[in-house]
Amino acid sequence: MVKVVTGLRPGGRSERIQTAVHQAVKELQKTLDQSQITIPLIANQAGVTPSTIYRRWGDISQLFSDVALNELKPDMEPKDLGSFQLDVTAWIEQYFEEYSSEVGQLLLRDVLYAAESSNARKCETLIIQQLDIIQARAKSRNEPTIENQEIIETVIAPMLFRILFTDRALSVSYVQSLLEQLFKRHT
Amino acid sequence: MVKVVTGLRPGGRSERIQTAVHQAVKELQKTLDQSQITIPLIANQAGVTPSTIYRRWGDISQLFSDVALNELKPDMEPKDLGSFQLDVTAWIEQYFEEYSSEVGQLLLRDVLYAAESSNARKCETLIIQQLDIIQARAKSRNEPTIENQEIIETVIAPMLFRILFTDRALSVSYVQSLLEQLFKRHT
DNA sequence: CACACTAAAGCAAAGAATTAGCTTTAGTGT
DNA sequence: ACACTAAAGCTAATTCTTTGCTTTAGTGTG
Repeated sequence: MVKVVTGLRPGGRSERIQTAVHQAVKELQKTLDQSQITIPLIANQAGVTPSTIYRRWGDISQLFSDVALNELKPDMEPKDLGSFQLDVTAWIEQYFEEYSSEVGQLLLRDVLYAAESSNARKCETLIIQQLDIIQARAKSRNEPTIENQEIIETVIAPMLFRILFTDRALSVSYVQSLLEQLFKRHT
Repeated sequence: MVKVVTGLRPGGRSERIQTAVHQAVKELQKTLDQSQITIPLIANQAGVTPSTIYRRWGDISQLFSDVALNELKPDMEPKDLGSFQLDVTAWIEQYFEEYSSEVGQLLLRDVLYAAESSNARKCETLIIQQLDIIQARAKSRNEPTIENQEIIETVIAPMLFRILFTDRALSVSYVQSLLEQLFKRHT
């Protein structure tokens, strides 16, 4: 059975508990391997009864997935550096910093795995939303831009491939070479 | 605790049991949702005691991951169609057929999730091995080729991105447009 | 070929996690 | 203030997981 956590009334008990549970998961992840973390452990750390967690999230991978998605949510808008190219570059590099670590890699896996696969899609949505902000700004500056789709195919997809499927660390220089390819094609 | 299943002596009891267990998982996956499948269920279907599975695979996601990797293993060499471009195209299209289905998507997620992430890497290795065969053939024909890395970045990574992170079905026409980009750049 | 050796499987009991029915509580709307 | 409801708490039954010990299949040696 899978429940998806949506539309909580803010400020209510539900939300408090969701926060406490997410917080507890993050806390435990600092100390323990993911495979050591159990729902009773989380419940205890959050000061909540286990059955609450079972009922709300269904199972632990859905919970991990929700927590991961939350952590991947950008906490701020992409910086405005005055040009489309600079904005895209800065945003990608910052994105790279988040995901290149072991932790980032784990977050991605958690997001992808949930039985309810909608979290993976939300992950794409987040990327597009951020890019759209950059696009809108460029438009207001009357600059030519590159489509989100092309940015994703040329830069993001290869980055994610490397993080998810390979051994090699995602290096800044690799990211820069991908960006170069992207912009080279449009000059 | 995580064990990785390596180097079984072929023909022995271990291998028989591995086969039975893999087979049981595939059987159950036909009928049940992954979330309904438990280790005792698998053990029962395979005619094996549960503790054997716990000891060999550690947990169910490692087992799912191993089964998935096995299913993703190509059963044959890429076809030889007489030219590098044709060979790459045919191979990618066949690869596409395998992964575009719901089942393919699930397999990828399973491979990625295991605590022991080496299965994801093996997945990349499989891709490269297949491409290397195509490369070698092209070399023996004295054709110019395109590096694996570039094929992966231009075609495979975007395909996988679409499968893993989006809603949209992976369509033949999309794959073809990616291939077009790849070859266009080299003429 | 029989013998000991070993790695892996089977068994069973103890321990832990999960489910489900029922009760209680916090927040909402009248 | 009061009833209403969705979600949390509690608890007991069930199911899964772990673990120590025993058995067995396969390997290598004399």
